[in-house]
Amino acid sequence: MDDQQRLMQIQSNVAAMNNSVMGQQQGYENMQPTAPTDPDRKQEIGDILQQIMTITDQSLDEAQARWVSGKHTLNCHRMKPALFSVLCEIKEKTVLSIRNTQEEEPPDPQLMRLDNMLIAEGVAGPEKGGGSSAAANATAAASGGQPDGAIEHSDYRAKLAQIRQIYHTELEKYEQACNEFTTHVVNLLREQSRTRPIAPKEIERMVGIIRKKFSAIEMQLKQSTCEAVMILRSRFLDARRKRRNFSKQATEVLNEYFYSHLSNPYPSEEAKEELARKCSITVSQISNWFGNKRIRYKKNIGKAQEEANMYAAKAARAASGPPTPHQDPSTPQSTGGYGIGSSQGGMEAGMYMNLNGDNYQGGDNSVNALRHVISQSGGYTPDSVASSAGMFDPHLQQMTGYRPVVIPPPGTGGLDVEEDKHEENWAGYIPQMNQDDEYSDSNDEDSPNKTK
DNA sequence: GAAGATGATTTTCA
DNA sequence: TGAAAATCATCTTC
Repeated sequence: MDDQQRLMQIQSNVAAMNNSVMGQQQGYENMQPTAPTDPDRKQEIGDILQQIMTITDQSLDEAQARWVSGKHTLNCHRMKPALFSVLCEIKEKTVLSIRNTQEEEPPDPQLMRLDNMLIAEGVAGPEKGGGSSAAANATAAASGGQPDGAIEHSDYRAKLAQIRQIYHTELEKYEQACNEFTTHVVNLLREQSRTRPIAPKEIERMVGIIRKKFSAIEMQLKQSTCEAVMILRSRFLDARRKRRNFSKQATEVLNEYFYSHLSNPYPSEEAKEELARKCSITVSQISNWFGNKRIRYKKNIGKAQEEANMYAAKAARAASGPPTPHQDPSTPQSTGGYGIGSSQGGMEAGMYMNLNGDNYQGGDNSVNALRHVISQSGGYTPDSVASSAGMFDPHLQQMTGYRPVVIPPPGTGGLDVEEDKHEENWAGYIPQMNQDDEYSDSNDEDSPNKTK
């Protein structure tokens, strides 16, 4: 469609509109000093339209320049009130559809999720110790409450703080831009309301649209921030998996406890704490270690027996006094450090002392002590874990007065160790001595040392 | 680099 | 909820 045709179409539309305007114009007639005749009016409208067409062909800058200069002329034009009235009428009709679209939308669940996550991670919301509380929580969870892995911790905190800062800077920028743009648009609309009917509701709606657009951008920012936090978190948690073996000393301490409590290797919370303190590891690591140890002990009882012998021998050596030149100086001298003063451990630690003090006179030689323990245990026969630790020798009992842990057959009740819910479960794996055989030799083949 | 050891995590169960 | 069992992932040793 060329300009000429467009012009003709507009003219015919305006002519039709004009007829309706004429009816309303009666009210304005007093404002018009002279009512122009029909041909004159048509000519005038034609001129206006011609001007409009010219404007449409202009660049924005040109149009604006003309607009500024011509605004006053337009406002003072005698046709303005009539045209304004028509526009008001049209507006009235269209505003209905606007109202329909102005329904309040419920908050976006996705946005709520993101907000909640950012608050939980300490990125959004009030600053909780520099956004480090989440980091602290994560670290505490990772380390079982011990402040180990401090490097990772501070790294995590630093990175999280960085994310938080970027997030807030960007958010501030977006909010500022949003406010500036909204103000600009509102001013523009108010300005335009002088030449076309703009209801306050419409301005509100426009503001709403702008805010919605900006909140979509904000959502992207929140999403990116969440992703960054998740990546940081996963890296941090992955690093947690990088384990380190416990120190030799810690392993010694744990093994000593385990084999000296073989009848019930379930340390109480207090004992765990004590062990944790001694080994410089966490309570949960202690729990892990004992869980693994029990399982692996059951699975490989043969090796466990050797280990039990070894620790029994060590205990014997330690109890027999300071190392002689023949003794291995590297061997730790600790025995049942936890037990002394505690119910089970004290008894069993005492047992080692009795074993050496009473039954092994002059036995300050480690090799002899070891031989003695092994001989007491009846060697490394697979069925004699009890003896392997030198713990259940009836002759020893007689001589020392020490009464070893006796696990009665299920149902007979009574244990020397603290009764607990594990005894039945573990009983099948611990060195057992039938009470009828109390004074029989530990390497007696009838000895019902039960292994799985 | 393979194999075994070992600490941590996950799943299952009582 | 804690422990057993299975499994994973890393470390250590050869």
